[in-house]
Amino acid sequence: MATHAQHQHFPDDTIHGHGLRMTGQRRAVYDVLMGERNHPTAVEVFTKVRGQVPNISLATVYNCLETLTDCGLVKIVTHERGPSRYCPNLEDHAHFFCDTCGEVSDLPLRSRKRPEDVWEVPENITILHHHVAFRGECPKCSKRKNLKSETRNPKSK
Amino acid sequence: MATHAQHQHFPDDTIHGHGLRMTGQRRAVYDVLMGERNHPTAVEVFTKVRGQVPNISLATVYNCLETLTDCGLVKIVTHERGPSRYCPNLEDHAHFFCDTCGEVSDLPLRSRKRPEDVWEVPENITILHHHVAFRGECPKCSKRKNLKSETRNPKSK
DNA sequence: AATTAAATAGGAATTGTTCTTGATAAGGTG
DNA sequence: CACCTTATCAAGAACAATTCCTATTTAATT
Repeated sequence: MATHAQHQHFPDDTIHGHGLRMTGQRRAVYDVLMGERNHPTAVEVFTKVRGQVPNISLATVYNCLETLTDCGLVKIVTHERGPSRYCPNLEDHAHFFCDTCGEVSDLPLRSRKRPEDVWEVPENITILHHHVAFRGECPKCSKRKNLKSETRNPKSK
Repeated sequence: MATHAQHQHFPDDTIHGHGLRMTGQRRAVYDVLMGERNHPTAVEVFTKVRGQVPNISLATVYNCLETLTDCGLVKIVTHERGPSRYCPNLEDHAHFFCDTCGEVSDLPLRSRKRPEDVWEVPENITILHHHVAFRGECPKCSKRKNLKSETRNPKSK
């Protein structure tokens, strides 16, 4: 059985397995993603990675992100018309986007559940991938909002 | 109970309800969407609607589509980094994208099922919206592929 | 060290969408 | 109807995110 990227602890090997090289730029980009799992955009990765590789170009960051996704080390996350974000969590999961603060977080799949259990998928359709996103308000933001309305308007408890 | 756009059979009233006018351009755009429910892109709507309103501009098509979505008559559908598509189906549903032919189709929600039953959503998160997409191969394409490989290469290498 | 292929930086080009502006059309009012 | 007010429109410029191009650099292999 082939080595699944899902359990690949050595990204170098994965990249070599694809006939490519683990360069300084690629490692730096990968490390930024692994370091803070904030689902950064390419530009955010770019500014962050400049701390390690001061004259890396944005195009190279895009290239590295593409290489890493092609090798299965990273997943690309799109949401409405916003910029793409990148995620090193290879488990099957959905994303939650907070409308208020913009934070993106992972929601794991419940065990033994499949999206096909919720949506009516004709049997003769071959599903290779699913993409699930929720939008709303994160706990931090709803708490903050409640506090605000309490101080301003103590009646609404 | 307020009139839900979901059951609005008179788009004019919905638009008027938002303090806006049902113009020729808006009607033409809406009719194109209602006519062929192919999830067209703005450009596809544009070329189609030119049959009715020959000198409508692309910007106006974008404006009309935005107005219709704001009024809740149409939903915007995004998929990976492709152009936005537009959908007049107001029922809660997911989308299936065929990787081979690019066709987009609707997958209805099974009754009494909620996406939150499949993904672990912390209780203190407020969910306002979900967006679900499947990617794979549609029946037509997998059939076509099977026929081809049978005639050309009975024993696939 | 020489050879070959892969990867990079920098900038130009492309794509899909939004913004700006002056002109036009529609709805209401006297 | 004539007028006023506001919404809407067409056309093109501007914009943001991404991809493409090319000359140069780097790395692996001989």
